[in-house]
Amino acid sequence: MTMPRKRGPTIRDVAKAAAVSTATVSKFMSGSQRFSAEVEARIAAAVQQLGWSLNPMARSMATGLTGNVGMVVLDICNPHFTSMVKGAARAAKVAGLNLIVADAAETQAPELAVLQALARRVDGLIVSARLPRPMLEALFAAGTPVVLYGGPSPQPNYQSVSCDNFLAGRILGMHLRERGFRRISYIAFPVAPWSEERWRGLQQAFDGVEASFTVFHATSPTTEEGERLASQVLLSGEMPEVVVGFNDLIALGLLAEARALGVSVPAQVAVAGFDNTAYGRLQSPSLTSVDMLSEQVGEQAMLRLAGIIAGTPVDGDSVLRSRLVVRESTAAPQAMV
Amino acid sequence: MTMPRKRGPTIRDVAKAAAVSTATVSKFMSGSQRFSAEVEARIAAAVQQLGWSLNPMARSMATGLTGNVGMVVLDICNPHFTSMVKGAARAAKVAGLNLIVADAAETQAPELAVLQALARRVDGLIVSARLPRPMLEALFAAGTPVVLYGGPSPQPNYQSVSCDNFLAGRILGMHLRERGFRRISYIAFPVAPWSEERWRGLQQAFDGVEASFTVFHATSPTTEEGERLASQVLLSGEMPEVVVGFNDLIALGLLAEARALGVSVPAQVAVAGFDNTAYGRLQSPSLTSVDMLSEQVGEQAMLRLAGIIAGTPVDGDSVLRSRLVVRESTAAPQAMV
DNA sequence: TTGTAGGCGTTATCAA
DNA sequence: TTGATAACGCCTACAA
Repeated sequence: MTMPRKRGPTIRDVAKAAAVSTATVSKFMSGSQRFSAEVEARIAAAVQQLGWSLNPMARSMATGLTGNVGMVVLDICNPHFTSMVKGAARAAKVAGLNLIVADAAETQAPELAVLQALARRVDGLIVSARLPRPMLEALFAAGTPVVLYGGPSPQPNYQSVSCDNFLAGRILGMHLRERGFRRISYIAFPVAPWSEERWRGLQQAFDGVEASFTVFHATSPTTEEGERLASQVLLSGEMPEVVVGFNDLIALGLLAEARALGVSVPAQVAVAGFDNTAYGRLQSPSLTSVDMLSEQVGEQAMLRLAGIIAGTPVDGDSVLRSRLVVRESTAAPQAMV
Repeated sequence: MTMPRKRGPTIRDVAKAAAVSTATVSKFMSGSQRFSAEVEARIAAAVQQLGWSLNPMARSMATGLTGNVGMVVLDICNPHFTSMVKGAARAAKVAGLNLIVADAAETQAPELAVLQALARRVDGLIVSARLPRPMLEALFAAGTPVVLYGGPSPQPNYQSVSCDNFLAGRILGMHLRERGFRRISYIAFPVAPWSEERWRGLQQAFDGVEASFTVFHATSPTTEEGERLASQVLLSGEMPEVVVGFNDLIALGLLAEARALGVSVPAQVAVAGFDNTAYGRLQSPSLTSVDMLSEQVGEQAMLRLAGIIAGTPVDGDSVLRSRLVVRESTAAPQAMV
């Protein structure tokens, strides 16, 4: 039933109308060669009159280049990813590349076929390091330039850009330690390796002092999940002095539900997260968070990708240094005040 | 300097390896025809061995169909748009279409050329009704199937999906009127026609009662702008009884800055917004908002687009009915309590 | 059941 | 300064 699109005028139509060859039109359009004023005028007129514009797909077929780069995000509703996209978009623009975004959320277990199809429509791809191994390998086999985000490359084939997760956990841990917190709960995201990294860093910060840790497991990186876990985290057993969510969304959900449960933050329990999303700052209490430099990660990734595409790759992985943003949600615990 | 991508094996290589013709391979791959078991096995083996996969661009050139649809959003960091994308992605998947998202934010004044290039890489487009007129016309001239979101089509050419903005303003207005608010300030977004619609609806709800209105103008639809305007809105002249932001981001910024200014919400001033974004619910006080059904708008738009592409268009515009979500930020004003 | 050959709209090479 | 023409990789009548 699907009707093919109406096909517009082609370069041949323009050439005929301007009484020149297609080669001339092509060269004129790309600016790669100048012609006599008269010829140029004729071409311009023909283009104008026919309302012709270059077919980028045909062009890509001939040149092997598309001018597009793709970025596949795990969930477009997560501010962390939209910030990354923002950074990547800026860098893409500078590089004269066109960014197209694909959301992998709806297409659970992003099918290999979809990814491959995307891969062949772009000059390069920015994808999560968390992507299933076989997919990364398929991309590599196809020769697609790829830059990974969110963690080191599981294989040495690819470049990656990420924000130091261990360090992030550690600086948050140091802050909490200084403030006198000793009974810590962490909400982890088992499917993401970086969650574990953050957790390790967090614990390491308490080396040498007596501290107790409890871990809870989230099934999705959303505010809803934070809300869902809140009662379990706050009310089962002894209340922790501080709860750290593996990201801000979890922490925001926790904050809201704590309020609903009548648990006061930070008076009774402190809360912190990662990503430093815009909404954490606006909360009351405002949310302490480790800035994972989402936007810069996106920007760096695109920079590297553009480098690969241009044949001037920068090598080695780049690991950004996260930055702690202390706000109200981690004021010193009651006992210390 | 830019190196063309390494070119992989082609259908001809596969045909040769399997000792069949390219036509046979093509038909086998598309499943449009069956062959003898032996031939099929040979093809499958060849495909496997060469690691060949169809080149979607070449296929598109031949068929005139891409299987992709594009959606251009005004700012990917705005939850309203990400929700729309989510809805659209779901519908696209059902329709067997592939959604690619383009962010128009970085590319200020989305250049015509960029849009045209995108248009020719997809089977259809979902774009904002706020897009400059010449662009819409260019798309129309090119015969691109298009569905508009966010408002009625400025010309009768296109279908559109939106959420009734006048109604949205009105139901919020009715709510505020019932609660006894009479001194209303509205933060408008002059560049968007729907902001004006909401404002008209809001005012109309107060027909017949004495009420005073003040309008402020925002330059961007962000929380930062809400924060920036807060002191002006709250502290210049007599404080309004309620401030309505043209969207939730503005309202969230306002909420945060009111707190910073020591203005208590809703005790001293009520606040409301539009879009019912996820973060409004989590605030304290939680934000009253009109749900503009972002996700459904995206879904409907995609449904319609898929219809057009499939040659079974649904006609007429679709206008969804917004829904009021009353929360803490619009508790009755002091005077009434 | 399988193959041949022309076309999709450009670019690029080589001649003129 | 300009033009013919062969790719680019696939699809699809039409033939065999």
